[in-house]
Amino acid sequence: MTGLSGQTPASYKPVGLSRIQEKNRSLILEAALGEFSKKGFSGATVERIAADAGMSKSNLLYYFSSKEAIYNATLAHILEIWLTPLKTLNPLGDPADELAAYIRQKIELSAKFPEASRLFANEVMQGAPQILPVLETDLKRLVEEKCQVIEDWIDTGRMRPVDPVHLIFTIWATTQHYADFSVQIKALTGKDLSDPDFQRSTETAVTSLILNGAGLKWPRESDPGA
Amino acid sequence: MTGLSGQTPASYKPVGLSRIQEKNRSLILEAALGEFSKKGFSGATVERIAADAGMSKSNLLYYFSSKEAIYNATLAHILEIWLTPLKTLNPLGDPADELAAYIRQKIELSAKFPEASRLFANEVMQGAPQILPVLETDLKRLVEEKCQVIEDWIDTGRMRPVDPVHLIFTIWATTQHYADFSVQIKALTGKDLSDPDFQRSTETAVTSLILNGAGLKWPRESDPGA
DNA sequence: TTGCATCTTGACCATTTGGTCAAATCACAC
DNA sequence: GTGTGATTTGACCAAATGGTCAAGATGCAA
Repeated sequence: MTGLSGQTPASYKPVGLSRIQEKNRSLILEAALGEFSKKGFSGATVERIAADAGMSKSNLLYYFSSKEAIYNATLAHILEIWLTPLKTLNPLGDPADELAAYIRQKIELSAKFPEASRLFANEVMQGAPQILPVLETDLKRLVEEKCQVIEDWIDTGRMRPVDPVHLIFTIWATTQHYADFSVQIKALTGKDLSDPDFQRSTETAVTSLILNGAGLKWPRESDPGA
Repeated sequence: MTGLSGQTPASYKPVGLSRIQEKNRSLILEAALGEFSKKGFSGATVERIAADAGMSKSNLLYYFSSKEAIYNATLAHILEIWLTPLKTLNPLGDPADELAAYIRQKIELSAKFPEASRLFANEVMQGAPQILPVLETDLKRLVEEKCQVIEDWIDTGRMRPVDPVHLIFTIWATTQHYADFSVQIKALTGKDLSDPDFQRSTETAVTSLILNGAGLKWPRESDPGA
């Protein structure tokens, strides 16, 4: 397993994908996300993914040249959406607002796409065989940039001195935990993020813990107007 | 895959295990932990585990009747050590000290047994096929008990009102994150918990964030003596 | 040393599974 | 309608893998 790139049938005429290709690739990726997140790379079978996608194994292999190719395409497909929230952390905004918004977005993603979270976790836990290069370049750059933002907030006295990288790891850990360990959470509380009330209470608790932990007032004092 | 129990060769005379059995079972469990945590249940192979343990596949299957039996034994083997720290949370102690000690112990475990953490995470992420019953009974009881402890601390005004279950989840999430995602952490920071300095900074950052988040003074004001 | 139970292994088997291929079917431009 | 390329599939293959078994090696008590 090496590399991480898209995949197209060997021969093609139009610049883009045909209507059928578009639909089938999408069906496959959706089915693959389900299988890979549920069973891991080794545990998932091409046949099962094909069945979930409503086609024969042979046909699936017409669209993706190998199991590894499906896996990589699935990873690439979720990676962007997964890392987007951090990019929106705005240096010019209020630290409390910005961090609260980031936490909220991450919990939102965990609630909406728990399978994506588990797939990502699985990949990293196995040593990130496919996405290590991305982590070491793109993600590293992004994290360094945002650490600098937090550092500036600290230096201007807008929040308590906290190691920015640990703050980011803590936010990742807590928010993703609710998706990755949802089975355990359901076993212990009877609920998980699919319950809107539980999502709300999670958001409240996590945001409150982390923001207060970072020396920020939360919840913000009620808005100015009387 | 069902049940979760020990395993012994079909026939045996002495009450305990023979010296050879003791040694080989131990070698197998150690090798199994390495393989299962690295590749997951499906990705690990009996042959590879046997090789790591320095014996033939046939011999391994003399000690454990099936791959699933090895897996269950490995899980059972790590489960107790993994859940022990929470049990030590003392209702009579000082909240800040108790929580700080708990966090320290959890980080210690993540540093010492990252493979155990990843195996546990893997199991839960796949839906906890083997240990769900344990989570729903033993762990649930334990968590309820400790939530009550925290509740009492809150009711007696010794800490800010925080949903106890979310507090526990946050501690689990953060501390285990450093073991489960160590590859990512290493990619981003160049270090992981195997570095004593990094372990120290992690402990400081996480403890400070969570305790202050819970409205506890941390670090404690320097001890009484001049 | 001897006898027996424990321990160890190589040969073997059945199943699963990723992947190939040639043939059949379909979509659609002309 | 017809022809051509895109799409789809069943038959098939080779490798990997969990597990069985009978035979041999080893440890040990008498």
